[in-house]
Amino acid sequence: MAVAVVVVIFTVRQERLNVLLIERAAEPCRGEWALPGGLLLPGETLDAAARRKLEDETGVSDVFLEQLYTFDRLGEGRAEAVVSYFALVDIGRTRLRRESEWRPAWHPVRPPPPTAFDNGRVIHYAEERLRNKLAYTNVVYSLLPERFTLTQMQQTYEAILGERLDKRNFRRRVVGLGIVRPTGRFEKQGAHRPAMLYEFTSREPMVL
Amino acid sequence: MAVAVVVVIFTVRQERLNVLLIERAAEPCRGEWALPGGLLLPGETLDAAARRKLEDETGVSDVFLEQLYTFDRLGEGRAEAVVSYFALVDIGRTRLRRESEWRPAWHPVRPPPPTAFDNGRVIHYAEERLRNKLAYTNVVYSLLPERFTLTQMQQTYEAILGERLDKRNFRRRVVGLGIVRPTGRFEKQGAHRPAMLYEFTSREPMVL
DNA sequence: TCAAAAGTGTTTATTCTACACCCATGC
DNA sequence: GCATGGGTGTAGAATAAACACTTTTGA
Repeated sequence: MAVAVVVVIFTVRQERLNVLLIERAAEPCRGEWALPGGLLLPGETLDAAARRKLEDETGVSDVFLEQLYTFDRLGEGRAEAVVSYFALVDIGRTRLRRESEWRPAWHPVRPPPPTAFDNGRVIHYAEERLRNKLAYTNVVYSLLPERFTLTQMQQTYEAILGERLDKRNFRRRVVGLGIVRPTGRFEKQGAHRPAMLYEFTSREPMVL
Repeated sequence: MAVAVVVVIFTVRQERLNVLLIERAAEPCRGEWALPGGLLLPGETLDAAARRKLEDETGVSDVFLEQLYTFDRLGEGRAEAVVSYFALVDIGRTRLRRESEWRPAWHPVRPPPPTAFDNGRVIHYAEERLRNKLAYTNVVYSLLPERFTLTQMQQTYEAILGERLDKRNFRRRVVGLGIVRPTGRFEKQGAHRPAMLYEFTSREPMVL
């Protein structure tokens, strides 16, 4: 009996919120999809275990990562408690592991992908928390590059919330609340005219 | 290495929010105050362990009890993970254990009482969560009798928030949001005229 | 007759929501 | 010249906040 962590790793891909799942190579539930996770190493803290798992699977660190909820009886059997975390990664920076018997892949969260154990519950809980956090925190900082246009940012919000937002209201809020500020620099956007680049006032997790 | 739970048990007493602490009879930190808690029994779920601890200390069950956060390195040593819960109990229904080497007692949370381990952090976190929940849930149902006056309810809110509220705005909100409804029954209040009794629309934890 | 608590509405300020057009650029 | 995406302001609705007096009762 011991403690395990699982990590719900989200990214935005093709205008959709996606979650990272791994095809299980071992019994039980071989061949089914499940969240990355595992037992703590001796002496390791919970946060460290979650960060380790995150980095193992995606190669990234220094992103938003937060504890979510602790489950028991999560089907795994080996652990008496499973501490869940959720993380947000910029897909541009991730390099998924690709080994023969270890298949991580991104799955859109809507509709919910079939998963082993009770992982659907964990993912749903993480989604809920993420959506709530959008309103009053800067969480999306780890889904965007250092400098970005407000349109990019808005598209990220829309992907996560699954609904369209009004451009002007969005800009007012996000600038007005001090989540981001204009850098004063412009940059050509594709085939179009230059657009203002913004940055987060803080690139650490913060609550407003 | 195993899993432990601790429970932050709140009540309102003398117009103040209080927390239940136990004077430690054993090393480490003998004689200091700490939150009630302990290891899981074999096969026990986390929720069940928290309920057991709650009932052991206060004699009550069927009250609001919710998981809070999972800590590691909480000083106890024996556990690699400590899952914290918080609960709200009506002081009128509690019967604290009173044994020679086991001293539970209520302590006002403001100013924060000195505690062993990192229990101050846990308590502070629980307070924060409780205060947030007041705004959009019916959590206080387990701090009040079945029928109560709105003044009683308001005093409970004020004790928890540590600030005075406007009577009319309070009543509008709490009735308007459907947290409580009038029962149609009146009752004499002390030396004063009869007052309407209210009840919660639900006595289960609910989010509005 | 005084103290203590219950009850009751309105006004103002603030916040949120909905909504439409112009401009610069690359093709 | 046209399609694409960036940029901007305002009016109406809804919500939240401030505020004071009357009533009943028991002492």
